[in-house]
Amino acid sequence: MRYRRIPDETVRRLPIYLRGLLFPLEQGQESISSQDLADFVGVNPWQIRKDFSYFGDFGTPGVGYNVEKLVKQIKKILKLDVAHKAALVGVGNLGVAVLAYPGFKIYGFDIAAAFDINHSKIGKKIGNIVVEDVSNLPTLKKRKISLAIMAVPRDAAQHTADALVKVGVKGILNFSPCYITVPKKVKVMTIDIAMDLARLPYYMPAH
Amino acid sequence: MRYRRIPDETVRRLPIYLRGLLFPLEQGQESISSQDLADFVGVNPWQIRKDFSYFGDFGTPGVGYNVEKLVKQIKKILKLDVAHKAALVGVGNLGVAVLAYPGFKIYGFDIAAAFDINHSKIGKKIGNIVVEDVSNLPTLKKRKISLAIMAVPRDAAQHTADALVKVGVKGILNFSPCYITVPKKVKVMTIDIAMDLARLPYYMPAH
DNA sequence: CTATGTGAATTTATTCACAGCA
DNA sequence: TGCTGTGAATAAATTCACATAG
Repeated sequence: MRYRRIPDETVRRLPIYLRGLLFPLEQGQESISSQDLADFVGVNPWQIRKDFSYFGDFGTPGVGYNVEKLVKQIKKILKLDVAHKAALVGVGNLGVAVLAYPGFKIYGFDIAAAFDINHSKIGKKIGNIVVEDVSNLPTLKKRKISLAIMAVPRDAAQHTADALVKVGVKGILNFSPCYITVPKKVKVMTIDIAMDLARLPYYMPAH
Repeated sequence: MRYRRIPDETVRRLPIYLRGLLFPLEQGQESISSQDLADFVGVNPWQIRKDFSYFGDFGTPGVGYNVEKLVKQIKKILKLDVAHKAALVGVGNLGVAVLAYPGFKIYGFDIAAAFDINHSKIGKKIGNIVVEDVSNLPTLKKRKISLAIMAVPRDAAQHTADALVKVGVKGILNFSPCYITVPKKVKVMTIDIAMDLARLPYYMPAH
């Protein structure tokens, strides 16, 4: 193996592999071949081998990859080997769904706080989280929360992001359907659930 | 202009442009330059010009692109110039959020039906949609609905997809965090909201 | 004999730089 | 002069093909 920068596209696939490896891991399966993993996650075997080649020799020719080592290494690269606390801003329909979503745990995320501007929601308990007033955002610094999930209306997105940046948040998962501007030191990932739907008709065969 | 296949990456950006153009369109703005659009949507101006060059001459040198024509053309390419009815399967937290989400409309989508397997939900009205039993899925064919949004638990994803394919669905937006197998004639787009969060720590600077 | 790891070849996408039009 | 449109140059990602290790 030789050191190389990990391509962004490989980084994008790493969580897919991680997700796919969890079942074999739980089953106590020791190793998995690129072909078997490929069938499981929907990525070509040679793509998988290339991706893994960027960060180490895990494979045993004739056998496959050690599942446990692989999971550990992928987590390490994605910096998921430590737990992350995240804050949710915006407890509307989507926010509630985010709070209830079980899928964050496997990556080591814990939604530790929720904020809203609406007084009728503040103080309410959802799951085991009490909704706080957005004016409490500055407490995030003390609470060592540097990750935020934004599920606010579009009009509120930019100034909510500004507020988050101000209190030291370094990463934002943005569910608002708009582009937001942040300093370079802050990373934003935007999920616009309608945008992926918007591409479906293009790829659908004529009926 | 010269005909060329539109690259997938360009197709991926088209909904971004569409989203960004809606405001100028509503404002009655006649034209927009690649630079101004760039500032608005977060894509380089030369990337925008290149993207647009794949499907026609809209620009007027010295002025910019005619907003209305551009919107029309992008919609046409994405096959969004006709309205699309979609069915929702799985009315849990995420499903409810999808039903309430206002962002589908701008692309011409209308969620016209909702299904669940849980008897406590069937018959309930959410917004203006009455939740139906999944055993009603076969009615989709008659109702001319060929698009589905799946928000079911992971364990139910594959067989729900199978059922959708069987009743003639041609496109699926899958919110379940897993890979699902469908015939080639069916297009699946998967959104795993946790997966994007999983990449954030990698891109965040060390605190 | 099976499955990895990786250079090389190919394909795809981005960026540049500037000719040419309004 | 301002901004588009696009070939050419560069960069990035995917796919192939096979040497090599267990």
